Amino acid sequence: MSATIREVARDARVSVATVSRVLNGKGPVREVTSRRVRAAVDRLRYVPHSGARSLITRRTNAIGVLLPDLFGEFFSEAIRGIDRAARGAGYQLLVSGSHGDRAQAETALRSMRGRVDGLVVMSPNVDGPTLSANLPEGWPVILLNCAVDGAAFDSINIDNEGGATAMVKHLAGLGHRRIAHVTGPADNWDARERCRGYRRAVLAGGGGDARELEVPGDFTEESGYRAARVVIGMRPRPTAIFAANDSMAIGLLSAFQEQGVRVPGDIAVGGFDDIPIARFMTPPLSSVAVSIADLGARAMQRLLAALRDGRRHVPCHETLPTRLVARRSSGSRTLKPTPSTRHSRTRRKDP
Amino acid sequence: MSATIREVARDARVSVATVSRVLNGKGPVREVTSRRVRAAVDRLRYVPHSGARSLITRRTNAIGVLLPDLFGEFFSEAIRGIDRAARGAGYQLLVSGSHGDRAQAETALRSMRGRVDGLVVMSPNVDGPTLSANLPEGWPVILLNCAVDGAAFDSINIDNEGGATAMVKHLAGLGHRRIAHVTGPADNWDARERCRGYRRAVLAGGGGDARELEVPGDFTEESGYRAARVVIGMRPRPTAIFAANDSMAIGLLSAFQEQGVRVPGDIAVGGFDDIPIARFMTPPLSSVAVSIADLGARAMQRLLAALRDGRRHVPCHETLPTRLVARRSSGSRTLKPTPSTRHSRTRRKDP
DNA sequence: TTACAGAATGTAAACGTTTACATCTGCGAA
DNA sequence: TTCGCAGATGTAAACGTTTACATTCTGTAA
Repeated sequence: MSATIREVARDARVSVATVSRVLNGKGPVREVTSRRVRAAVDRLRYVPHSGARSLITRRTNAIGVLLPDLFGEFFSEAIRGIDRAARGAGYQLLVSGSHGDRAQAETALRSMRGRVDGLVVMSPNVDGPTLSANLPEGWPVILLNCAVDGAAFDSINIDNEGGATAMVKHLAGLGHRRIAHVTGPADNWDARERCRGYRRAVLAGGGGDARELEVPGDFTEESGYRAARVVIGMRPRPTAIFAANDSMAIGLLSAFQEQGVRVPGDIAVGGFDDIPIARFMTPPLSSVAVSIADLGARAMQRLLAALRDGRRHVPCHETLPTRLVARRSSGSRTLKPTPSTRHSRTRRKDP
Repeated sequence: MSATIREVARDARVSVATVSRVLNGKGPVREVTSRRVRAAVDRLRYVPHSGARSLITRRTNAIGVLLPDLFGEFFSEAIRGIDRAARGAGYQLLVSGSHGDRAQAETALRSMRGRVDGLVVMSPNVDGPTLSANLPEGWPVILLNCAVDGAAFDSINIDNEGGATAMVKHLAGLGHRRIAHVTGPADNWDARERCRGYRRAVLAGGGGDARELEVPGDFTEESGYRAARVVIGMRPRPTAIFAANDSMAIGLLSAFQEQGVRVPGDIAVGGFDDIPIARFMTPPLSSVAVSIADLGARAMQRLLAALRDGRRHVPCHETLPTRLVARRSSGSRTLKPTPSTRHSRTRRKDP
């Protein structure tokens, strides 16, 4: 079927070693020979067999990417960043998504072993011990937003807690005293961290124990929609809500609109993630911006660096800052931001 | 470093052939031997070297996935569907995203050759001839929403034209005579098909040449926002707009809200894609639903079938239907759909 | 001329699997 | 007992690369 290096060698009247040297650009080869080899390669449409290559070089030039079952912008943005960084370094991506539970993640992890040179793992809903038990200690892994602490692995996290704190303080700064919180799923690391930030900020503001103002959600618009009814029924009614992500905040806005509750007049709303659609809501949604693509790209860079360092690499931990984006839904007094001031991203091809 | 089949064989006091037989489940092996081998495998944490394996079996158990530079729900949904189907069959996914231009797509295609058993290609903004020139004719490929016709390759498309026609007819059925259209990028296949559907429906409804009512967009909310101003300035002003995707429709809603134009009272709005957020807009957005995940899963199933059939496979073409979802933004008289009636998807983990 | 250095090229041994084929067991039938 | 057969296991030859080492060139200095 496909041509081998031997046939190329014969066609170019050289040895296989020379063909290999030309292809890998190492070792001295005369210009004229090199040209002849390249011509043969083109003529025969030769492509090196990656298996054979990795068999002897002990490298696959592939990176495994393990992502959870997340929807929407988050997934694509993360992949985008990772892909960009990987491609630049000549690595390919072996992707495995949708790992709701532990067993699936384990299976995926196992099947990747031996196929990849390193691993990017994002697994916010798998607990730390399980994770580290299944991770091949000793080879390059970087953890994204995982509930693993300790120095065993490289990791990068978003500053969920800090972002949440900032949002709550922003609301408090606008005069709100009773600030409710719609939480994310209990088994999700990001959600827990954001909740912790909320509690800390409320406590710091003298709000006392805020547990009674927490409404459970699961990151869906739907759950935000339902949470709105709960909040409306609270006595005394909160004057502000911080939702653990934008999807739920959008659900809130939808429900409030239906119920005739005015935002931010009757109740102020803040979200988290600053998804692109946030600024196009009515009213535009205040949120906490995090650059997922950058998170992914950064992770891949760190992984590649670890790959280069080999055994001399020392794992380290990094936290990416967030940025508060105040818009009308929180009743911010800032100028109404016009859509044309959108920050970094300009093109969106989303048929 | 990692154990080899030979060490496992030694540890279990059998030959490498027996180990291989146990691992692949082919050939007769006594139960007691099999157990001993499996114990050794576990003890040594043996994982077969995929390169060596694919070297001799001539199969990689990996499928290449080539996706364009698309953002948002679309990308994640497509991958999700593909991943689900692939995993079930024991295949892994070599993903390459973000291919704005032709050169990048070519590079990605080349680097995948030899690493995968088959290819899923979604490339709405690469022209047909270029694509087919770079595709390895003769081995399993399936095209998603590509501008390639002819019988050379398997393909699956969304019924963009039919969906667009349905939306325009829906609007016309509500009494609208001047229906504007915000188009997608000119180089995008989906966008062109949707535009064609718009024109056909307008023509069929006796609307004459509708070119003057077409406003260029690029699938971003931003471009929808800008298009709104153009439409507002038209004389006589259209009473309805069909945006080529939901993102732009959301941009329209945002702009109209700001300008005090009421939807659907002053102007009716329809989108395309039915992204999850559509029903949570104010007013809830009418749209054309397409199941991207199903599209991806279906594509992978077809590819796997082709893989099984081998050389006896005959390429075929398939078009997936769309479904009109009428909500308040078009002024539909249907009951206000409550969020709890969301169709298939229930869970969304989108931190 | 010869000797030699270094550049260019060739040879062949890995790498870790799978699998056709050979061999070695028992065991029942002749 | 001998033979044949089938089931269980072992042996060794591929598969297509890379690369250490050996060999052959080419040009220059003695």
